[in-house]
Amino acid sequence: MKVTSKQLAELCGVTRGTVDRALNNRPGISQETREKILKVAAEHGYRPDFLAQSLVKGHTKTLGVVLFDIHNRIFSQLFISFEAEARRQGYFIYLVLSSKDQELETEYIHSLLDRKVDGIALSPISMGANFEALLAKSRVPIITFGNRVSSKIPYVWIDDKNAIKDAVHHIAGKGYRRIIYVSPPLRFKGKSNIYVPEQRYKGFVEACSVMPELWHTVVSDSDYLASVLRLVQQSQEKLAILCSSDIYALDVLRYLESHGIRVPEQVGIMGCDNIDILNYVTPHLTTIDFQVDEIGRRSAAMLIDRIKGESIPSRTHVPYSIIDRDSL
Amino acid sequence: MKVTSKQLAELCGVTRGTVDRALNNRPGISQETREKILKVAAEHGYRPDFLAQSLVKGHTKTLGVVLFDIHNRIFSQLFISFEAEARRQGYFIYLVLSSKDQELETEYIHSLLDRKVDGIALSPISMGANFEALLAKSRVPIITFGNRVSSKIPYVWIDDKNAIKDAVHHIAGKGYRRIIYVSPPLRFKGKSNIYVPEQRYKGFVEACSVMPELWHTVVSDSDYLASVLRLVQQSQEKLAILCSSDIYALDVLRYLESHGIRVPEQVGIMGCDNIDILNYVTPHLTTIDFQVDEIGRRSAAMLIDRIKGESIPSRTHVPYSIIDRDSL
DNA sequence: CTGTTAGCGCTTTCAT
DNA sequence: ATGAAAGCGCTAACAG
Repeated sequence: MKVTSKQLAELCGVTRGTVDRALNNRPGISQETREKILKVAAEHGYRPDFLAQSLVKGHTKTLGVVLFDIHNRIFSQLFISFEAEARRQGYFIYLVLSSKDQELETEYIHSLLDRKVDGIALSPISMGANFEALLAKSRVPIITFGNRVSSKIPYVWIDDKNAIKDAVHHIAGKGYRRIIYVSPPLRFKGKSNIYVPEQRYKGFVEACSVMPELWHTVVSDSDYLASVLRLVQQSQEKLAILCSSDIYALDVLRYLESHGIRVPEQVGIMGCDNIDILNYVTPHLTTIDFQVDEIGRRSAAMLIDRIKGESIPSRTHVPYSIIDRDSL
Repeated sequence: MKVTSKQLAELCGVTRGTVDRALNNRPGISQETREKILKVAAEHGYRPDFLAQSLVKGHTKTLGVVLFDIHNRIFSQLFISFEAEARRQGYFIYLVLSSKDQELETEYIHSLLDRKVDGIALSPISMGANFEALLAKSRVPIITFGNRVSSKIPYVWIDDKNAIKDAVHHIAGKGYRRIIYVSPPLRFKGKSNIYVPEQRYKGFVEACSVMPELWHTVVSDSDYLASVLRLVQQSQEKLAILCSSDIYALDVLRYLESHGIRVPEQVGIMGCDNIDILNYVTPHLTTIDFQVDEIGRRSAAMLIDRIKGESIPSRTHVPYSIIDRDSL
């Protein structure tokens, strides 16, 4: 079945150059021979060899996507819209999962480069000078989301700091005067890329700093569930618990409820991300929604624009909004 | 930075053949020249061009994965283990999403073939003679999961029919004498590939056929929530609702509860798939768990075995088990 | 041991 | 309008 352009040439009694002109309808060929070649090609189900084409053309119409986490629904949702946009523009995607392993991430990036991808979209777990150097010398356009690397590498996400700030104000606006912020450990700072959790943390701290009447504390140890419970039990006044992500919020929610504490009657909880499983959880969690589809679509579109030689902004913020539901 | 083997040859004053021998440490070269070439290669950060290699070797170390649905957690979980196994064996993956669009599915398969993937793993939404012919003439190994195409195409999944049979017996064993089965519409039979829902449905029917004392009915209309509610309200006796998937079960659960019906006090619900979000839902849903990681891992492993020329079974069933929790 | 040659399948420039 | 030839970067068969 598989027939090459060379064979087509023989079949038609012409040369491969002519076949090429017909196939990619380029000038310099008579209507007659063109039609004949096209006909023979169709009869034999000719399909060009993509590898050979790529080798000579110097591009592969392929994007590499490196994700550190796909268990997190955010990233699978993001991938769906990314893939759709890429396909619309004729690109295929190598999807690789770094699983938060920095060595693996680096290895994957090298392999993608070996495979001559036209661009890379990346939720990085690495950071620092070495990593930046690796990306810089890669010579292909790169875009990031879910963690920022540096101002040199375009980044598409939400404004996490302001989102959390808004959340704090939202909570204060509800009358709460005591607030706990639950965050992943930040001690990996400098070792691993934790840009997003850091920004969110900063947002919390900054918001609180302008509201001295608001008592606040941060929980980020590995045994955070027990810590939160203790704080809740010891508090004289009703607490609000703001979590840096819905996953944390859900875990806290479950844990507190299993210890007989009712939400939102005895304590308020708020998450961030608006992951789709919230629909199935009661009480409905108050959270921050951001258009993750939009992040996927735009990062694909911008990466491709960059590949085409256009320049793209170093930072793109997608809108977010607070979804006020029943847990606060 | 990018240096080719030809350039290395010049730099070392040898020919590309020799460079090749050094790089792929093959016999027929002196230790001395080998070391020299390797050293120069390292200094210049030489990396072989994967496209060129693929073109000449005739394989790409790439697998195509076609998924019709990645919103369903099952498939993202499956992908994670598939990708891990593939990577372990040096394969990269093109991930494409058909979104249950048959034309798109076909187009994607063609493109993957053009790109010379070594094998394809597929959760098919198409079926029938034309589709089988397409797969047959593709000339690359194919494996399926999440819907079966035919006995010619290896299939890795659970034994859905027996799983649902077991579920029915489990429910009967709990003392229920009335049971509703909630299924997606089966009217697309013949048009679209609905192998799995069909098998599950058959399992339900077969199980009930040997238990005449068990009153049963099937709900599969588009307004199934209202239908289920009506049945529940009209029933004199406590009903069990068996759903063909956890997603349905969750929707039914929410809907009934929003209409003041308590689970499991007034009605029992059971799902299937054990998707990970069940951890966050109360009451804890009784369901059927199957090792989806194992499906991912084994389908990758088997596909690669097949690529290597080994023969693989036409059907592989992965274990399942009933998870008895609080909703029944 | 090393060099030479041919070729994977396609595109592209330069003649004719 | 068509043919001839070179080349993308690598591998492989055959000489020497």
